[in-house]
Amino acid sequence: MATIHDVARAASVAPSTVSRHINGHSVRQSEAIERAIEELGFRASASARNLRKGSTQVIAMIVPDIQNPYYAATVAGAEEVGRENGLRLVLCNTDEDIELEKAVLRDIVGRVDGVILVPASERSSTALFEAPSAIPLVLMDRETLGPRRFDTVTIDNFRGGTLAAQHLLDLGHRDVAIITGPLTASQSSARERGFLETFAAARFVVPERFIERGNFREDGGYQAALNILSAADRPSALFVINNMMSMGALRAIGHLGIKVPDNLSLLCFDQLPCEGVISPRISTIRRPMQEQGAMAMRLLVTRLRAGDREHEPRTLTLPVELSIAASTQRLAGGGDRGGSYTAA
Amino acid sequence: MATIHDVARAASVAPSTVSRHINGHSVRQSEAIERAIEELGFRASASARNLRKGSTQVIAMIVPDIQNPYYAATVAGAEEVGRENGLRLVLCNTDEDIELEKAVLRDIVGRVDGVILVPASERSSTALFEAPSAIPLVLMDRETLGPRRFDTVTIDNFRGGTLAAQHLLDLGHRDVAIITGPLTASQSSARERGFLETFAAARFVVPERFIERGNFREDGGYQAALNILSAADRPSALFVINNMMSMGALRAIGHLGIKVPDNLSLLCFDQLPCEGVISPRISTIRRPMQEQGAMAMRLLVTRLRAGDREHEPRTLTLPVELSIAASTQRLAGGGDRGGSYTAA
DNA sequence: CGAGAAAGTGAAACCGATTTGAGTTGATCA
DNA sequence: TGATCAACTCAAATCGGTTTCACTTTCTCG
Repeated sequence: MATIHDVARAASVAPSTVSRHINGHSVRQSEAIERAIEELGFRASASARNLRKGSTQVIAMIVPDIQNPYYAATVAGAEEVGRENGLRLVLCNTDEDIELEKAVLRDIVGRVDGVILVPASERSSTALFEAPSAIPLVLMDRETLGPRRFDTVTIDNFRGGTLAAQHLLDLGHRDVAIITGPLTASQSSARERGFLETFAAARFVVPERFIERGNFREDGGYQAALNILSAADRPSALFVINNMMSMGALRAIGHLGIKVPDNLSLLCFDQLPCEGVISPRISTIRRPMQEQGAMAMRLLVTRLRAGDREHEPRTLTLPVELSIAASTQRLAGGGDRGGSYTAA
Repeated sequence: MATIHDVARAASVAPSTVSRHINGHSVRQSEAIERAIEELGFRASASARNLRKGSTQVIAMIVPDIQNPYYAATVAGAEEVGRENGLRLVLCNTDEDIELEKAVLRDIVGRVDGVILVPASERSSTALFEAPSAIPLVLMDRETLGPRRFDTVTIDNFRGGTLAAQHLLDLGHRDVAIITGPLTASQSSARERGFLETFAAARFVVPERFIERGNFREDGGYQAALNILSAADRPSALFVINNMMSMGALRAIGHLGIKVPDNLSLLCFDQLPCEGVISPRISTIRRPMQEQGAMAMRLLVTRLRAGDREHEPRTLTLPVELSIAASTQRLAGGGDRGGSYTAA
C-alpha cells in the first residue's frame, strides 16, 4: 500500500504538504499531488490518522437483538443524524447477553468516538465510560445502575403501562394477564409497574399466575403465553410488553386455537414485524422509534462537539400513545367481526 | 488516558516489557505491571496497535437492509464463526443504495481486516478490493461484475426459481405472476430465470403484465402486488422473490380482500418475519441462512490465515428447498380450509 | 516601491503501541 | 569454576499519518 511519503516523493513535495492537500487546505501543487494519489492508488491509513488525531469519526451502536425491527428503526434514525454530522455508524449485537456485551464494549472502545448502548440489563457494565477522559456514552431505552449517570433517551414506559391498563379497564376487562421481561430490565419493569398499579388503583389485583416473565424474544413470549393461556381459567385480556414476545404470544394463541378478540383481547407494546399482514389488526402502545435513535445521536454529537463533561447528563423521555385496533374488544360485548389466528 | 509508557514507569520496566506482558509473553515483573495497569486504568490504544500490527481483528459485514430478518440470521452465523476465531463483527447498513454503499466501503476499509458484503447491485464497486494488497472481501448472496472474482457464498437461486415454478405447475397453475427485483440484482434475476424458464419449458409463457419489479422492500412488494392483482384478469398463483416484498404482497392481498389459497396461491422466497403467526402458513423456498453467514466468515478466515492470494476465488453454492404449506393449492381443487387475509 | 499581512512550505516532532537487535541475567552441565 | 544456552530486558526504530515551528513566497495597499 502506498503511503503519504510515496505520494510526496512522486509529486516532489513534502509529506506534510500532501497531508494538507488531503485535508482541504489550499496547496499550490494540488494537481500534481492529485495525480500522484491517483497513480499510486493511495488511501490514507485510518489507523495512522486515528492515532494522530485521536478520533475516528465512527460511532458504535450496541443493541441486544438486531432481529428486532424496533432496533432497526432506531438505527435508521441514528444513522441519518450521524450522516448529517459526518459520522459513520456501525452496529454490534449482544444477543441480550451481558457477558457478550461486556466483551463487545471492551473491544469497541478505542475504535470509535462514541457509543449508543441499549443495555442488556440494568447491571450492564458502563465502567469503561466512567472516567472523565472516556468517550461519550448515550443510553437508549433502558437505564443502568452504577455510580455515574449518562445521557439517556427513553420513552415514558410507565405511562405506556398505564395507557394499556386503562384501555383494558375501559373495555371492562378485570382478569388480565401480562407477559413482561426480566426484573433487571428497567424498561419492562416500568411498563409492568404502570400496568399493575393502574389495575391496583382500580381495585383489581393481577394475580401472580397471570404475570409471566420472558426473555424479550419470540420463544420467550411463546412459552409465557402457553403457560398463561393453557390453564383452565384464562384471562380475558393479555398485555405483552414487547414486540418480539408478542410474536411468540400470537403463535401460542394460534396453536391453542384461541380467537382474538372474541376469546381474548390482545394488547402489545411496539409495532409488530407482522403488522399490516395479519388480521385482526393488533392494538398497540406506540412510540417514535426513528426519532428515538435520532435523539440519541444528537445527544452524542452534542457531547462530542462540546467536549465538555460539564453539563449534567440529560434524560429525554419521548411520549407513547395508544393505537386502538381490532384485537381489543369490550368484554362480553357482542361484536363478532375480526378474524382468527387458528393454526392452518 | 494512560499510555503504556505510564505503566512502564509505574512498574519500573521498559514499555517493551509491558507490551510483551500484555501480549502473553512470560515476564518477570508481571505482578507489578498488572498492578500498575489496574491502578492507572490502562487500556491499550487500538489505533496505535492497529497501526503497528497492520491488523484490527475486526470484520465488517455490509448488508442492504438490516430490517430484513434474513440478514439478521446470516449475521448471527457469521458472528459465531468470527467469535471462534477471535474476530469481532460490526455491521453496516446500505439501504439498498449503491452510493451509500460506496461511501460505507470507503470509510470502512482500513478500519477492518476483512469485509463480508451483500452487494446492493451487480454494479457495486469492489474496486477497493482489487489491488493485490487489499484486504479480503467475501461476497454474499449476490455477485458483482468487475474484473476480479471474489470468494462468494451464494445459494442455488436458479434452482429456487425452478422449484417454485415446478410446484405451481404440479398444482395445475398456468396463469402465474411473479414479483421480482431489479434487473441489476443477480440473485433475484437468477430466481426469476429459473421460474420463467421452467414455465417456458412446459410451454407456458408468463406474460409481461404478470412480471413486476420491486425494490426488495415491503412497500415495493405492496405496490407490485397491487398492480398485478387489481387488474381484471388475475393470475391463479403468485411467486414473490424475497421475504420483505412478500410481506408487502400479503398486505396488498389483505386490502384487496383476496382469499389465500382459495382465490390465489402464494409462494414466497425465504422465511417471512410473520411466520408462525399468520394462517394459512405460507409455502416458501428456504435456504440455510445461518449457515450461509457462517460459511462467508469461514472463507474470510481462510483468506486471512493463508495470507495468500494464490488459490482461486471459491464460490460456495448452498442448496435450497421447497417447503410446502397451506398457501399453495391445487387449481380448482375443492379443498376449503385455510384462513383469510382480509383486512379487519 | 516597500512594509506588513497572508498564504504556503518543509523538517522534525508526535500520536502510542510493537518489534528488532544487542545485551544481561540466571540456570545447567562438564 | 567456566562455558553454553535459554529466558528476559532495554533502547531505539517503526508503523503512517498530522501538527508545529520557523521560514519563504506572494499578495495588498498606502
